[in-house]
Amino acid sequence: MTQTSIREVAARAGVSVGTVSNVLNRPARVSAKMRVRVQTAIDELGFVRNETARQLRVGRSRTLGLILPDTIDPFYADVARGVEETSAEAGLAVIVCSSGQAAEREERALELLERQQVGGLLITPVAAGPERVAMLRRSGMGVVLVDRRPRRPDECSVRVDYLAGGELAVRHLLEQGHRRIAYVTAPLDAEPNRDRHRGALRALRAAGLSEDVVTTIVEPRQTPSFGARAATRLLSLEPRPTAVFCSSDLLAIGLLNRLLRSRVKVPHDIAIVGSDDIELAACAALPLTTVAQPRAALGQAAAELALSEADDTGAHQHRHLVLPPELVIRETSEV
Amino acid sequence: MTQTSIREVAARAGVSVGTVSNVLNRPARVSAKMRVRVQTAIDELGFVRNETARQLRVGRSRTLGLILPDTIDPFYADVARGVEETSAEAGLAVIVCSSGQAAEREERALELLERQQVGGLLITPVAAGPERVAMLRRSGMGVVLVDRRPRRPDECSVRVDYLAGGELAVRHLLEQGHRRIAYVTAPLDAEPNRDRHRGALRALRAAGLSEDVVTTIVEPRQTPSFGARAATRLLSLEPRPTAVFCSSDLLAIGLLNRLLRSRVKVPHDIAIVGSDDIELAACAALPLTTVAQPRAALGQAAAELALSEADDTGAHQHRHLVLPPELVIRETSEV
DNA sequence: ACATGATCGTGAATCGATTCAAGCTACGCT
DNA sequence: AGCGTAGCTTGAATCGATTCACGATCATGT
Repeated sequence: MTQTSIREVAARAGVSVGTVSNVLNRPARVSAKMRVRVQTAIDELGFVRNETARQLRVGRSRTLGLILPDTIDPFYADVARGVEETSAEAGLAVIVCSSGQAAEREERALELLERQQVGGLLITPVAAGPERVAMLRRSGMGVVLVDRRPRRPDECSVRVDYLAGGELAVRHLLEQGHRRIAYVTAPLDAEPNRDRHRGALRALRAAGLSEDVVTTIVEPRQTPSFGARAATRLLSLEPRPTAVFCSSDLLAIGLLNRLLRSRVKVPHDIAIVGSDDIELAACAALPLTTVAQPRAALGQAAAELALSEADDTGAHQHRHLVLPPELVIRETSEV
Repeated sequence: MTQTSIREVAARAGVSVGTVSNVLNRPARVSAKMRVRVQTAIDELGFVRNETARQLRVGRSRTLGLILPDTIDPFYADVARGVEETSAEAGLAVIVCSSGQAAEREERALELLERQQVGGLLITPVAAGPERVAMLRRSGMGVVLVDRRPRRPDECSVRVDYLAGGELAVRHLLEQGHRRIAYVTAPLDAEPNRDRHRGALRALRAAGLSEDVVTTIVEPRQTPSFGARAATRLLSLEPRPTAVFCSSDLLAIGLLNRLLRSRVKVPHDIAIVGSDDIELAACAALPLTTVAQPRAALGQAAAELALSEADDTGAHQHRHLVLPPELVIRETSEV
């Protein structure tokens, strides 16, 4: 209720409000004497700057909006953590929203963030088209696409080279001699899953093999339960694949556990490669071979881009970052 | 840049700004004719209310602050999701901060939220004492302790009855005939871990057994890797326990996997009970018996309490919610 | 026809920080 | 001493929505 204002600080220090504001925002403009006098008053009163008023005046808020499909998936949780930590260091607040893959929830989140006048928006869009995003940018916020490729040259973006990821995984399996490979994935309308598939095909081409080598099994979501379901579907395939590449570690772990329970020998009967390298991968029932994604770096880079786009007084060059994945070979893929 | 303001809407509709504001906030106060006229103008201009200005005027923001120790742990991720979904329905923004168990980061987050003038604060405190919290409340924000018991009667709180949880788990193990039980936990300075321990002892007393039955193994954090480490410590114990109760499923799963790799028969040689019932528990290498926590409900209830505390114009009665856990018996505990 | 209310709409004041043109000092130089 | 200037400080205007005392309008009853 009783928020001490800059005015009270000014009174206490015997200076004008303008000077207090200068101490806060451009200390160089103020003489050393004033600076300590004001600082003392601030400390004595326990003054905390009202960010709301500042935002109203400068028209842009020291806040980032983050819209992710899902915050339970450890992949996105890590991205969020990267964003949050980078922002916290810069003293920025992060408003986190999850769209749950639903267009309507996504739109609601966008409106919320628009009302809140966030300075930057980090989004993994599910339905929001480039026009919608451009609208937001026009209203003053920097926009960065996260984990999706840009749809227009003026959209900033940070993503992982999933194409390379898919290629890495499948090449590795081919090198182990596998010639019947299943690709277990969440729906292919999500770009990363499509890219991994294309990467897989590229690996086949490079090896001079037919596309038939890879069979795609689509599950609705990337959870261990659906991984388990994929395992039973896999086992009913004729002829049965000898290797599986999963679009997420959570899928891979669910699948691995179900296979083990069905007395399938991993990796002897069926080899597995996951994606993401979540912490659990290393200490799964069998340490999981996986394509590591630099996901904290993804969040961090996204936050930095948004910050630069917001800070810049005009001349901001849009950038597209593509981070490389890395194959981590453990025990589910090498006999 | 070009934010349409209420003033432009007023001009377009040929009414005063006061009327537009009334349409937005107390439609009942305005005649039907005005209401549609204003609404039309709003739609035509694509007006989005500037929440910042509103906040400045009313002194309280339509925003909740959430400070959790960690957003990677699926337990807290689910709590956060509960908070976020409940808030989104009410049109509130949620600023998420993680303290990473560090006093300094927690304090930084508190100051951030104070500057942002959030209307409510949901916090699982690591170092912030009741006085600090009372300070914040005095400055106008509703405060709800999450997953911690209140330290003063005027703090709202929502938590799980971990005492009952510990008791449930250990009673179950005792009923299975176990007489040497290990409690694998993150440090006991976290209240839930201490409570589970006390619950375990209560189960022993109820069965007329000595406290020696339970040996406590403390690991620094609740991750599968530390679960694996706990497994090796467990195996070196003499005499070796025949059952383990873990303070988190992540610990339990790491432990389970390591035991299986060491050719220990679970549950025959060692039984395991986890805590939380994360999704992975059901499809672990062996479906995990665990004490389910109503964690989304926790987040939901916390958000609702904070909302009510913020909404209320004075008369708000502080409430303490205690949610019951539930034992989910799967395959790691029954032969 | 007039008084009495009730119902609506108006617009100026307000929230707190920022900004910038203008004013003030003090110092150096001639 | 006089003048110019660099360096500080000041305070009023401003951002956009809300609020509330006041004024306008209209219906009803006598």
